[in-house]
Amino acid sequence: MGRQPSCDKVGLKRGHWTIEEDNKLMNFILNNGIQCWRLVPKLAGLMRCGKSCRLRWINYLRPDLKRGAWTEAEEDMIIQLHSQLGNRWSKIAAHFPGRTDNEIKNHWNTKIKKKLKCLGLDPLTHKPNNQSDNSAIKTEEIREYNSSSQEQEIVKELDLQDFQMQENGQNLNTSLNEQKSTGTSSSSLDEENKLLCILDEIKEFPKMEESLGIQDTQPLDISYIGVNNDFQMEDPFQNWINSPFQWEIFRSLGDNFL
DNA sequence: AAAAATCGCAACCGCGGCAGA
DNA sequence: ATCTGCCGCGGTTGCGATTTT
Repeated sequence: MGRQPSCDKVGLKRGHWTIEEDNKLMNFILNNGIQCWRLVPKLAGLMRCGKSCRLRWINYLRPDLKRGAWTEAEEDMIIQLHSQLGNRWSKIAAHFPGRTDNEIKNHWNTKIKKKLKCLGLDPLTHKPNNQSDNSAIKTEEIREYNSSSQEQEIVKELDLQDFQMQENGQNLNTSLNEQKSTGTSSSSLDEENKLLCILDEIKEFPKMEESLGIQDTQPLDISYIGVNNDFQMEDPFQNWINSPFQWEIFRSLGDNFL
């Protein structure tokens, strides 16, 4: 005999999630963590299968999700990674903290694919299409997507920023650990900017509260975050989960949240 | 202003690898 | 050793929102 079935489909709710369901799932996971998805809906009082709960959490409720428009630099990186990894969206998503594989996949299918086609590139192989395939493409569309010199400058600038952010992320642990061990801070503008990059991410939390209809929560204790220096840019979510002080943030939000 | 077409995204489905019984 | 469920992944679908006619 194997395990119990994870998903008895009889009587289970499907389709879009309500705010009430979101709250139940969020409260349960924040209070209990994730041991076994099969048990989550039962224990959280949801008429959903574990698979559906997992998907909802990963793609929508996770506190570290970064929502918003994609930058040119991000799109370029997706294209580059896709050329190396193919449709392995989870692998690609690993390079984009705060973005989900589903989000990247959707963006690829709805935007980037078309962009590549208009550039005369095959989205599958990333190689130029043959002449006959290109014949259908309007000159105007090609002109639209071929970067002007001005646009190329912008892209270069975004690439540079992206590189600098990555570099900052790598250096951040070192500098923060230095501060921790020496008890001093360089207090340079540069260091402050590095912290602000991370705090910007954390500030996304209120948007989530708003979407859940939660109000009158306390502001995050930024100074508290600043003295806990265990950030690793490679996998912020895992660090977030592993880090007790991050859970402390939610407790500070008060009873309205939990 | 209304209908039709298109877009964007959340959610579902099915498969494969892994691991528990 | 084998069977079967769990989990994660990629493909696909459905539907609300937006744009076009």
